[in-house]
Amino acid sequence: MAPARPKPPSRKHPTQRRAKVTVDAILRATAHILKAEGFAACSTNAVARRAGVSIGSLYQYFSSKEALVAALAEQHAESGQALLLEMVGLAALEGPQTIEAQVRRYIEAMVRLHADDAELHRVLMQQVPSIPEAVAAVNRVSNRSGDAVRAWLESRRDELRPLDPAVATFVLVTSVEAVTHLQLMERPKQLDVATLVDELTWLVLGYLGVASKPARRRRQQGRRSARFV
Amino acid sequence: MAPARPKPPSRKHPTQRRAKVTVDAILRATAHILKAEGFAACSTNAVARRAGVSIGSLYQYFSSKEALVAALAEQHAESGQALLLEMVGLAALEGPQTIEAQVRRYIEAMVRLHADDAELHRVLMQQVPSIPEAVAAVNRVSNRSGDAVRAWLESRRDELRPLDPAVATFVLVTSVEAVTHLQLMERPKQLDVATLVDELTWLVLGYLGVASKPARRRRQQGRRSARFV
DNA sequence: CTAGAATGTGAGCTATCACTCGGTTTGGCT
DNA sequence: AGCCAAACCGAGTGATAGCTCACATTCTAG
Repeated sequence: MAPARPKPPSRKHPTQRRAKVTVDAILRATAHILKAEGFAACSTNAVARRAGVSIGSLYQYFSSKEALVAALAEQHAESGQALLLEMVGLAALEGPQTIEAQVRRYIEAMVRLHADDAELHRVLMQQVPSIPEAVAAVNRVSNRSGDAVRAWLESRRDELRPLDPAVATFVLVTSVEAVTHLQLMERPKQLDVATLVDELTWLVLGYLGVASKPARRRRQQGRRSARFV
Repeated sequence: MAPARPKPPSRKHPTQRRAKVTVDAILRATAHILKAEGFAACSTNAVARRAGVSIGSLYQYFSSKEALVAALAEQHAESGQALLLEMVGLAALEGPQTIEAQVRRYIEAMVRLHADDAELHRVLMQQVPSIPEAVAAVNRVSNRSGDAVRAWLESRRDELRPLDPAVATFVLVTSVEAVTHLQLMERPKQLDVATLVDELTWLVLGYLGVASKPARRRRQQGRRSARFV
């Protein structure tokens, strides 16, 4: 397998249009193989073949397999962050709406985010822990959205039960992320996306001690569910 | 790497005491390397070396690397299940206690369970999806405890908000598992184990629509926290 | 048009992997 | 003591992985 040599320092950055096309093709191929066949089958030779470039070209832009996957992880995290901000925006979290509406909006954004490329997300989450460079990329992004949640909790503090914002952020983000993630992976038949959003809203509002029961939107099938998944 | 040969059918079962010691050493070594260096570094040669046996002996009892990891996963799941049952027991979930006490008990058991061997659990969860034999082992166990939760929800149905037991089971088990898991992995400094149990109890009771605020046990440091972690 | 930089190529090197097989050692029988 | 199966051994096999390097091709600037 991979000899444990000292890592080459880094690689060229593409400047011509041609090179950018190549780099893009390589990243796309990496994503495709990761999703379709998993990390183990994602050899650099296979990636190059699928991308329609030679193995040499791959190593001109990515110094190692780890660097390749890390680059993909970074791209994925970045685009996810962009999507999340686009959908909720800091504005939405600070606007004049009710707490329930804001929570619901945030959860819908999270669900939509995961639906966008669930399979890639899963593979990256599985493999990223063993590639330090990629951990940084993903952490950087998730920390940023965690900060947004904590800020919101603090801004709404007197409408919630007494809580430690840092702790609550951890509990909420982890729960919402995990349930969404697993629902998209396993797709239990009794849990469609609309129900998922309802349940997560319950979960969050209940935890925050917000008395007002959310107006349940379940069983309005077909309207919302069609938009996701 | 591994040639994709057809799998050998199975291997001998140890009968002499000597052989059982060998098998045990191999499984221990596998767990150790998985925890310390991850799946990628966990080669069969490395396992044999660490176990102090020859590679030939390993293949006398495990027909392939997959079978080896699957066996470890099974052992791990089985012992986890045993621990969980020992700590809560079906009796505890059906006893005459308050809902809050039961929820708290269950959560404490979950936390204790994860603390027991969090690192091995993490690695197995990461790698198990690519080893079908091991998925079965883990699923078998987690399904069993999921069934217990659903049964409890049904037995307490009229004391809770209206809910679909299957959906609620999914949401609760996933959340509690994820938060516990992540807390043990990342050990955020502001979240000690006692707080974790408190917060998760809040989360679950809030979701279930149980009005009674739990008597908070936070800031009774040193008493409970010393027992875990 | 031409030089040189940027980009692309792929056969092949080496380390490592999962796994086999012919042989030696061990331990429970009688 | 002597036998035989169970247990153990580890150099070796075939395959594949990550990655390099000498060379070919394309682009761009003067």
